[in-house]
This record gives sequence, C-alpha cells and structure tokens, in this order.
Amino acid sequence: MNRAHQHLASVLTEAMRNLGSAQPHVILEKPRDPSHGDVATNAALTHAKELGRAPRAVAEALVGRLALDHDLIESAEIAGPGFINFRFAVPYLHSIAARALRDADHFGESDELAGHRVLIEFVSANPSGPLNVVSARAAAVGDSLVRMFRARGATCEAEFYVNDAGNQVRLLGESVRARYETECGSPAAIPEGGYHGEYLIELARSIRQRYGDHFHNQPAEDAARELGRLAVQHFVDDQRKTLSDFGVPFDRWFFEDELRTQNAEWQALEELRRREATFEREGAVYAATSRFGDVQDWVIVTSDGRPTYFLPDVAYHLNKYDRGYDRVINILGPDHHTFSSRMKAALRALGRDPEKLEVILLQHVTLLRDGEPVKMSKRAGQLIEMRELIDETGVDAARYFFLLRRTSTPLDFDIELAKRHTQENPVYYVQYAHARIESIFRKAGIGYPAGDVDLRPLTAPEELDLLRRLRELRDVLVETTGGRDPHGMTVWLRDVATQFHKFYENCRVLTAPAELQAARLVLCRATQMALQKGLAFCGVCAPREM
RNA sequence: GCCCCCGUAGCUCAGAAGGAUAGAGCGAGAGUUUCCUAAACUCUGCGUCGGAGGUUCGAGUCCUCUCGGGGGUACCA
Repeated sequence: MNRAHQHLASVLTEAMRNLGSAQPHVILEKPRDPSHGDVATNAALTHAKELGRAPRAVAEALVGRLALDHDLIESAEIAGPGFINFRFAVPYLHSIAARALRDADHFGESDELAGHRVLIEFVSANPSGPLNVVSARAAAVGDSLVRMFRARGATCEAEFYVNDAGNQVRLLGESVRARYETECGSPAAIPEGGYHGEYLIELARSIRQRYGDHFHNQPAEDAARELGRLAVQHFVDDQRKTLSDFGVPFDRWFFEDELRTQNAEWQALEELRRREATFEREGAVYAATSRFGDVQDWVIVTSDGRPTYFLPDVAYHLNKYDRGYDRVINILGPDHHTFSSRMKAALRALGRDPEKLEVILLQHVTLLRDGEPVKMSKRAGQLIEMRELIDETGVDAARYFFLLRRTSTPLDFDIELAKRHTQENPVYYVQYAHARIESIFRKAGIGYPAGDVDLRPLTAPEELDLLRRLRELRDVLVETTGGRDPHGMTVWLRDVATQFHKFYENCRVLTAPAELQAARLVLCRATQMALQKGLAFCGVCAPREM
C-alpha cells in the first residue's frame, strides 16, 4: 500500500473508533467513475447498522473527524447513499514523478513479499519434440508472473519438469529407431502410440550422420534406449534454446530421471501405503484419493508393475514440498484439469498442506491466420512450432499477445494481426508511447532530467491524470501476483500509453516556458520508466525509436 | 453420465473484496498535422451483463437451478 492509502486507512480507522465502532473495518477502493475522486470508502454504509445511525449521518460525522494530511489528500466529499470520496493532493501526485526518477529501474517495486518463497512450474513439455504454441503461452504467462513476484520482493523460482523417464520416452526411442532404421535402408514401422512427427526424420538423419550405423548393429532394445536418450537430450536442448530466445530462462530443469534413480516414486508409494492411502484392485495399486477430497481414485501402479505417471508426479511434488516453499504454483494446460484435485488429495493423504499447491489452468490457444484457424496436430506432425511463431511475429508481439487475455480465457492468436504494424496491433501502441518520449529527449538534446526539479508547474488535467496512472503500477502488481494472472499489466500499459498520448497532444514540451518544460521533461521521464518497467514485466522491449 | 472453463456493445475483451449512471480496443462514420514521430489525438452511435429464482441497504460480481458454447473424461505421459 502506498502513502496516501496508508494515511487514509489509519485516519479513517481512528475516526471510526471515535464514533464508537468496536472493530472498524475500512475498505478503500478506486471508484469506477473518475469524477468520484481517486479513492472511495463505503465505511459509512457498512458501519451504519453497528452505529445505529443513517449512513449519510455516519459519513458526515466521519468526515468531520478526519485529521487529513493535505499534502496527501486534498478533499473528502460525501456522495450518494453515504460514500466518502477522496482526492489526491497535487503535491502527492508530483511526488510520484520524483519517486519514479529516484527509483529508476526499481520503480514500482516493493518488499511486501520479502521472505516469501514461491516456486512456479510451467511449460514442462514432454521432451519428445519441439515446443508448440500452447507451451509458448505458458512460457509467456509463467515468466511474467515470476518477474512480477520478484518485483514485490518474493523469492520466486521458475522450474521446468522434464518427463525423461517412463513409457513415453520408451516410445520416443522406438520411434526414433524406426526412422533411423529407415535411414539405414531397412524401413521400419513407427510403433503403436509412437511419434509420427517429421522432425524425428531430421533427427534420425543427423544422428546417423554423427554415429553412422552404430545403432543399426545393436540389439533393438539397446538401440531404442540409447536413441531415446539422445532424442531427449536433443529436444531438451532445443526447448531450452527456444525458451531462451523467447526471453524465458528457468532457474532449474528438473529431470524425472533424477527421481527415478533415487527410487523416489517407490518411496512415495511406501509412504502412501504407510498412511493407508492405497488399495489394490484387479492387480493394480490405487491411490485412495477419493477419501481425501478427489472425485475418484487413481491407478498408481499398473497390474504389470509399472508406475503410472501419477506416482513419480507425487514424488516430484513431495520433493517440491521438502524444499520449503510457501507457494507451489503449477501452470498447466486445460487437459490437466483433473490434476489439481488429484494431487491435492494425494498431498493431503500424505499429511502435507494441500493449500500450498495452486494450479493455474491455462486455456487453449487457437492460432489464426487472417481469421482462418491454423490446424495443429502433434500426432500428424503438422504442428505450428513455437519457434516458427516467434520467427514470424517477433518476440515482443508474441509475448504481449499471450498476455492479452486472462489465463482462464481461450486465446485467439492471429499471426497476421501480430505482424501488422498498424493501430489494430496493441503492442505498438504502447511501444510507440515510449519511443515518442525518447524522441522528445533526443530533440531537446539535454539528456535525461534529474529528479530535483520543481514540479509545481504541472497542473493541467492531462499531466495530473498521467501521474495518477503511474501511481497505479504497484496496485497492478498486487493484482497480477495476487490473482496469478499477468494479464492486468497489459491493460495498465495501454491506459498509461493512452494517457501519455493525450498529454502529448495537449501539452507541448519543447515549446513550453523553461520551468514548465523542465517539469514536463521529468513527467516524460517518469512515464518512460513506468513503461519500461511494465513492458519488462511482460518480457517486451521498450524501443527508443520506431 | 461426470469434471473443468466461458456466456457483458457488431467483433475481441476489461470490469479489485458485492457499491454510485456497466467500460476499453477494434470495426463503422466525421474531423485534427506551418507544431516534440498521425504507429497519434478528438467527436459520434452501440447493451434486457444468456435466462429464472434467492441472499441484502445494494448483484455483471455471491448461492441454487436452467439454457448455450468450448475442452476433458485411459491400468497413456
């Protein structure tokens, strides 16, 4: 919370107590209608009953008792049924610009979440092919969330879980071997349920170039295993590179194989058994998740003795819990909607706090080209890869587009729109505001302003409204991290850009009298810092020229 | 059948923890450059918040039911 809000909260609480409220509960909100001021409270309405007086009477008594600091709050007005509306004082608004220049690269940041440890797992695509566009959305959302949590002082780590063990990897190895054998001149069929993507042909070809007929002369099983390992290595490297080019670094790549070599999945099974959270039916072992809040039970060991993916997953989450995070967040695709209740039930069964685990279900991405859907099918091998998308639209447009909708909403991503350099494209609107500011400084030719400028000449509505917007960055961070959805940042960025463009049209900088010009240059610089920060949270660059 | 997500302007979507007359962008129409980048700005029209009940001072927001759209529902990962 910032200074003005803190002040209001304490002054209001104090006044409520004076009026006889036992436990004042003050809520401050931003009125929808800007003519209602900057901050409003409904305290008079919510406490009318307790105080035995009409809401408006309570409001009047309250306002009469408020010891307002007029450097922060200019006025308090009673409105409607008993709302009290406050307006920021101009000196307070001015202090926001000064602060932006002082804080510079750290503008909007805070230490509210200091000591709070958050783990966000996202993308975690199988190492069986290149990343697709759904992974791209997850990457954009996850990485932005990480950046935003850090800006609030939390210790936040990004993790990618690699399923490099189990049945799918075996199938991958056999599929690669089939392609490899075909390259060697003895055509082989892709196994049932195997991978048909054409990228495996290229991979098999490059493996043969490097290793010759080495695997051709091996027993099929050994060859498949080793080729599987090579394929995993190749795709993990490829995915890492793609994500890195997308501006998405991970703090840790967690390999399922690590868990398996430590027998972690069997230890998890033992612990489930010890806590009597398993049962057997028709030769298979089930986790009795329905007794712990899930709608059904799940097989964890098949009747032929293989663990299903769920068991190592439980082991993995025990591992995360043991690492001591306050929050364990997973960003998953919509096909994993059963994951949350299943894993929480398992954790509850194991005596862990299921509330620490949070699952964000990211809805689908429909790729369009001028309004026409682009078909994606991994099985058929005609997938649109994340790589192609980035190469075609550029990182900035792609990352911004992925944040343009709430995570719970399916996203239509029109490639042609993202490429277009017109006003239909929302990325450029924001970037343009930043470039325009830079251009003012370029023309002025005096470098960036220092913070110790008299800002009192800033009195125009466009100037004050712009300052109001800049102040909101912290609120936006609270909202995006709290709601686990970075989308709100794009809304705010657009609003800042709009407000700046209005200012730009109505308040000329370079032709203004010296003192006004100096103050406006500070405002421009503050806006630039805000835009840079906001865009950086989205993983989008702030160009100096366009 | 069961589970998850979504129904708000012509289109795409915002709407904090329940608040005041429900907002943007795009599209459509009309304007604005002797002036710091017109990738901009200004003005105009646009709504039974899918429907019905309920909770209360007050509901787009919470609860129940219902209709519609999308996705998922393996001893696969």
